[in-house]
Amino acid sequence: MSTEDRRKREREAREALFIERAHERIREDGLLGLQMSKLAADCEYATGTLYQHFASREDLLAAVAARTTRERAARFRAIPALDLGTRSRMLAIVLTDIDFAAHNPDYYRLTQYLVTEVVWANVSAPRRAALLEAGQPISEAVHAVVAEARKQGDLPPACEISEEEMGLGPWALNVGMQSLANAQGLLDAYDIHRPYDHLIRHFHALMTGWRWEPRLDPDEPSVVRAETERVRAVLREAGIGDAAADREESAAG
Amino acid sequence: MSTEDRRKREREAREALFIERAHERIREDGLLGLQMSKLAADCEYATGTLYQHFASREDLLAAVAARTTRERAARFRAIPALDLGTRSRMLAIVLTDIDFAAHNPDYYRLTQYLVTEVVWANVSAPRRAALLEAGQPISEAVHAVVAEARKQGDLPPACEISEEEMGLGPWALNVGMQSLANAQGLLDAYDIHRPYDHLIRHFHALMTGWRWEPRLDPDEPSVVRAETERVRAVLREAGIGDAAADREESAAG
DNA sequence: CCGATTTTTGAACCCGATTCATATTTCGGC
DNA sequence: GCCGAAATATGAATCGGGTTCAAAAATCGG
Repeated sequence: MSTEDRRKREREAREALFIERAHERIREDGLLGLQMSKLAADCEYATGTLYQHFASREDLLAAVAARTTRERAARFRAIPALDLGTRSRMLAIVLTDIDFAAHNPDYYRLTQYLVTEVVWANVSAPRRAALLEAGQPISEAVHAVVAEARKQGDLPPACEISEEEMGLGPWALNVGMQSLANAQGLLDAYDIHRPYDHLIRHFHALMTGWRWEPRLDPDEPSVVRAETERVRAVLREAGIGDAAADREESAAG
Repeated sequence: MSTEDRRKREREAREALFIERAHERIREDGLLGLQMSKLAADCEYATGTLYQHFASREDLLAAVAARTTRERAARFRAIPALDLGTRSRMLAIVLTDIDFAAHNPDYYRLTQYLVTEVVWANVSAPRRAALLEAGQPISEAVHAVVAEARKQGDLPPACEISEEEMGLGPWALNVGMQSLANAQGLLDAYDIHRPYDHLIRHFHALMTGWRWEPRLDPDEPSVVRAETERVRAVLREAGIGDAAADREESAAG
């Protein structure tokens, strides 16, 4: 039945419209600037229609986050195949995430808000699943890089730790630093600046601690900086990261 | 003027009562279970009176968080003086935090919710300052341990990184792992269990990466476990951590 | 004890998420 | 093309809880 198909397509298009506009609103006016009735009016639909797509405001937020997570995750897909040593590829993953966060400050705040139990409790099960699934490619990229590092002998062979558990370290370091960096006034109070530079150094310490070859000392700033630049160049070359994102944006706009 | 003194004391006692009851409410019914008018009624005051102490609901939450942060921070005070190597003292800090988080699951969720920009924006400046100040002793403990490690030669000498910046690594690792561990269903989706065991291993990797002596390989589970137990025993002995907290609790109750 | 000042009170207000009775559109059968 | 049934869209009304503020009560200095 073709009619049914069209209906479904239209419904999806409408949902995409809602999500897109909601994201704009959040970008422009912050999370508080997003009001259900206003959003519906913006899209020229009634409030009730919005609720046929999203069980609640939080559900809508989760949908926005899932969409952006998919964009974010897409950036990681090509990293395992990059022409770099395994350790540098791991760094590439961290740098890609830093760049994404820097360009999408609202995304980070949104996910942080979402996983708050108060908010998460009002997200419908399918949306939760969708959000988790959206991040899958990232985990796969990490898994692939760790697995290859083991195969190539860059990492000591299996030591009761799975690929995912190995990736958990940089992941937590990343998330934690983003958290601290985003907490208004927190790091300033401790006279810490440029948190992402420190993230990179601590990342190298972590990798070196796991004996991931070739080792690189976190306390040689010039070496760290050179490696960062080298990997960033490869990322740019591969069309991953800022440049690529900007290009897409202007193409879409 | 003695009357004035009494007034001030009474006012502080009332504020403490509000904060205490609010905390109970949050513990029992979650953040959503806290309603301003209900809380006021619980304490046998009018709603308006509550607002003479707290500018908003968020402000009250910040006050609750500050109070608990003071409790938490107190646990770290004695750590720099513990009879342990500097690296083990650093581990003691991490373990103390893990234990605190395990015993106060609502505290972690609360702070995570608080630093969300939406929420943080509604916290009054004095409360923000108070919350930041409450955490100061933790940073001081870290600073002290790092400084002594340098002095004793357990850590390579100054390498353009301050004590605070050095402590930022484990701090971010901690915060990030707590974040991930608290996100309902997230780690399960990646088949990762016992996140705090991994936190400890990655912590050792991080320290070893910074060449903090005596080095300890993160991939020798039995060594890691033995060290954890050794440090936990010293903490217990010093009355820091779970045992101490439980004792205080039963004494107070 | 009195009027002025401060503090407390809690019902009313406000705002925005959510609902649901009603209106509209779509659809299959004639 | 037309009709009634089913699905869908509408947006005004509802609801809930944070916040306010005019009135009442308590405190104070004289």
